[in-house]
Amino acid sequence: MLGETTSAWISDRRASARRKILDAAWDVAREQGLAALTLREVADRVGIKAPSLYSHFASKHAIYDAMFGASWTEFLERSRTVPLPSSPRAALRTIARTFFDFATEDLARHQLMNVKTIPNFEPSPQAYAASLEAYLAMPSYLPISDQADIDVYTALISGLIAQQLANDPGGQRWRRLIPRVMSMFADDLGLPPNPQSAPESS
Amino acid sequence: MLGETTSAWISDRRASARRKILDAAWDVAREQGLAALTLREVADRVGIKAPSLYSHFASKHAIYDAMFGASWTEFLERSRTVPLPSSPRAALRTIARTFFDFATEDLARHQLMNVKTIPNFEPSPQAYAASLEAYLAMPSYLPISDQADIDVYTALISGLIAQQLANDPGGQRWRRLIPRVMSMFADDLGLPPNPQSAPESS
DNA sequence: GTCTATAGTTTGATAGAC
DNA sequence: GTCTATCAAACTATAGAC
Repeated sequence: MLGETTSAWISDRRASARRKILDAAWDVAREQGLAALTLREVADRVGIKAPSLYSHFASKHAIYDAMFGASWTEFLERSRTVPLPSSPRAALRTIARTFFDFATEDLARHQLMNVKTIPNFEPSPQAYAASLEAYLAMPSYLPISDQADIDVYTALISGLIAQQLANDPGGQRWRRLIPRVMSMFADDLGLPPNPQSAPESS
Repeated sequence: MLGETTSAWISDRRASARRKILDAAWDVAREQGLAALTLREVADRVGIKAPSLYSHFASKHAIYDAMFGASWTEFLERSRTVPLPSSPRAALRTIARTFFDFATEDLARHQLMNVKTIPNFEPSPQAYAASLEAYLAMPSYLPISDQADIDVYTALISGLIAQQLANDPGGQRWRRLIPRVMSMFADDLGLPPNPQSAPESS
């Protein structure tokens, strides 16, 4: 029994050390760009020397991999947290905003999750599984099920995100277009119009 | 007179050498990723030694800069070349396909043009001017002029592009959705429906 | 304009003491 | 698990001969 408790402590300490390293890595990636991340810089921020990182991660790519997996897991958690409006049209809007806000919050994370920025980086099967799970869970939130409809929906959202990040980072120029674009899409789907068209907040 | 001819020759040779270097740089960027480009690799492919590149470009960033400018210039040229259908709905589709095909043709080029992938790379004023010119020229092709309408349009297209590149590179899955998405947008704009709804080719 | 030689960094990663 | 020491390699860029 004592043994189990001790090893639980050890696991906690290890997990906590890993978390500190990953937090530092995120800071560097956000400040200097995802591709500019170096082990020395990360180690400096944690307060250890670069070689000590290898007690926690097998390689630099393993750090990227953990960041990739954590991003998708966090995204999945947030998706589950958001309360879904019962109106289909409102649901489209709410989910779109959830995606949008998550992506535009953090450019470095977005690049790691979605764009092939790092040469030779491929997520491990486990990390990739997290991204797949998030993708497969999506239809269950949506008032649509056709693959083509889903493809249109994801394209609409990722387009708003891409333009916001590229041309008005930190602003609201494309975020404000979400209701219009979603209403356009709802019309295309043939969803019934809203009983009362009072614009909602956020 | 002879002098002028000679200097014209020299300019030609210089321009041709620059072009060879840039072609090699594109090859490397496409094969190994934009961020993986190195001067040695470029020089090897041109058949010269790395330091000789400095006779043609002041730095590695100057090569990126020339690539950036050339991409936008090429894009602008192609935009001008495309014959515009007189029907507004067809024009929306045609221009969307032009953007889409240009972007999905070449991931490395797309990353350089649109996403901040290279740490510390900022285009020079001249190179940036080319991108600005392309952006400002766009509305003149379109049957729309409101800024919000243009923002929606660019978001629709860049979303289709982003999804195609990320989830079906080399495929047609999102390209096939262009007519549907553009029709959706045309309805939203209140454009008159097509007299005959025969689907067009390409 | 191209070369050789090399400076001057920076990088990811390993070995081995403690 | 962290350290020091160091490797081996890669990189951009410069100097100077030809």
